[in-house]
Amino acid sequence: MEKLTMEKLVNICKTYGFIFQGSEIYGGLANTWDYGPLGSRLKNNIKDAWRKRFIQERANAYEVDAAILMHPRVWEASGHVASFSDPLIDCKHCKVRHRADNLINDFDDTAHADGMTQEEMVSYIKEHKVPCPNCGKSDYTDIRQFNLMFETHRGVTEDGKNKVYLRPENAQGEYVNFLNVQRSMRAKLPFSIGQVGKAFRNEITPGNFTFRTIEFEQMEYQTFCKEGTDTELYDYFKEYAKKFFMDLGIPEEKLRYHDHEKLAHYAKAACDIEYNFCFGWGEINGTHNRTDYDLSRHQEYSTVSQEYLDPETNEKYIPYIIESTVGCDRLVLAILDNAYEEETLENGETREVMHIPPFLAPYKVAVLPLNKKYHGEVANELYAELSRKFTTIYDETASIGKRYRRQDIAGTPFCVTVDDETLNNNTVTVRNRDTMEQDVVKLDDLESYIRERIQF
RNA sequence: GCGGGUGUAGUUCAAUGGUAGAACUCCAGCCUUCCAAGCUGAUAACGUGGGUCCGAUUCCCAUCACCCGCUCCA
Repeated sequence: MEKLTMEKLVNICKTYGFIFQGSEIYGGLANTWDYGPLGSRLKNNIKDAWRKRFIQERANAYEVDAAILMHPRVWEASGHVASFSDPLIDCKHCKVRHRADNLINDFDDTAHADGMTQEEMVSYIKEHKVPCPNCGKSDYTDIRQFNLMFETHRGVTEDGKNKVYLRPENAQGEYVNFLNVQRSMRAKLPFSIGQVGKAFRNEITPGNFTFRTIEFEQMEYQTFCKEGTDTELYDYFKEYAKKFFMDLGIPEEKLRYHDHEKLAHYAKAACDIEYNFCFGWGEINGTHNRTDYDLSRHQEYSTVSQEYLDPETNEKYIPYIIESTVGCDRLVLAILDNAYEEETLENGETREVMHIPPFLAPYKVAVLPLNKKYHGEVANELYAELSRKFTTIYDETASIGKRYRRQDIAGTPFCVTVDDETLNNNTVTVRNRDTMEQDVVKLDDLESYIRERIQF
């Protein structure tokens, strides 16, 4: 079997309607992608699967859908305003980029670059002829602020006072609603708030198809707990997320844990789950122990108490938070990467097939008249009927074998073929995408036949 | 953002300083009663903007996008 390349996957995604390049007719916009008819259904099915495992099937778990635009102070409290914008400076000689503050601190750790303005840093570097760690010269560009948060303005005037940010992570939407959810749902610790939604980061980085984009969707899950129970929950969610991926058909050998050594400003512990993409290992989930950092900061910045009154002990405390975030677009990519197979058949021919788990498949069933002249009318009626139950597609063009192959690469698990037996005996032939085997099924039993095979 | 490479139908590839040819795909028709059959026909492209030139898809510049490597990545 030929190895899957990213180029090939991009091609398949475009050809069959999974994913298109963003703004393609204008030459594209870097690192944006549009989900097509198949891709958007796949993505929605993945989100639904996540909701089932993380919200529906777990006690004390609630979903929110918070605004993308939040009060600017949220991002000061979260630390993003401070740590998401780096003063960057390029060495003109060797073209290596540095962070200006690090450059100064490494040169003289008593200089306190953190307290300097941009201009002060520039003049300090010039005065002291701070050498480039790479080439030793001291010839730099000006400092450029690189803010990873997208900015926009509310109101009709564009001035600093009206600046708002597109959220760079969803988590703050869960945190600022911690007490709202707790009160309205009468929730007791530990409980969880989940959210599926988009986040935005103004990164210059190119990134392996949809793996790294400037606009991306996250499936976030924050569990609020008492300090002391956090470590156990952290370990629990590492396994829970991995189990989730395996339930989506990803084999265990394609998954691994990757513990973080360099921790984010909020985290006590962090661990990724990585999937072995065709381009290498890449993060699809992150589990973080965020301690009481976020809620403490919000309490400080908003001056609204974020304490929880424990009804069992009458203690008041700010909960710890265990975060388990799944990158939605990355998971879609992993599912596609894992599903693709170029299979060699017994007769020596090859077929391309997407072994997408049936419950995630964009179309559950395709209705195909064996011959459109004789079976087209009945097939159309069956299509209309099945459409009310499942995502269904109809195809009467070209030979039956070709139509099976089309559904193979689209990931449709079941092809229902209307033939003479349908007209005479009310049975259809159901062809299975993965096994290529055929079952003869009574029309009356068709719905339950399909339904029991697409369970999650 | 830096260095290198690449931009021609939906895809994969040709050719050319005088506006482009094919295969596959797709669509229509004929044929065909279960795994990419065949025949006929049709649609469809020089990434964008400048410049040089009588004339640019071809040469030059810029830009945008993609690929590889760096950089970055809470």
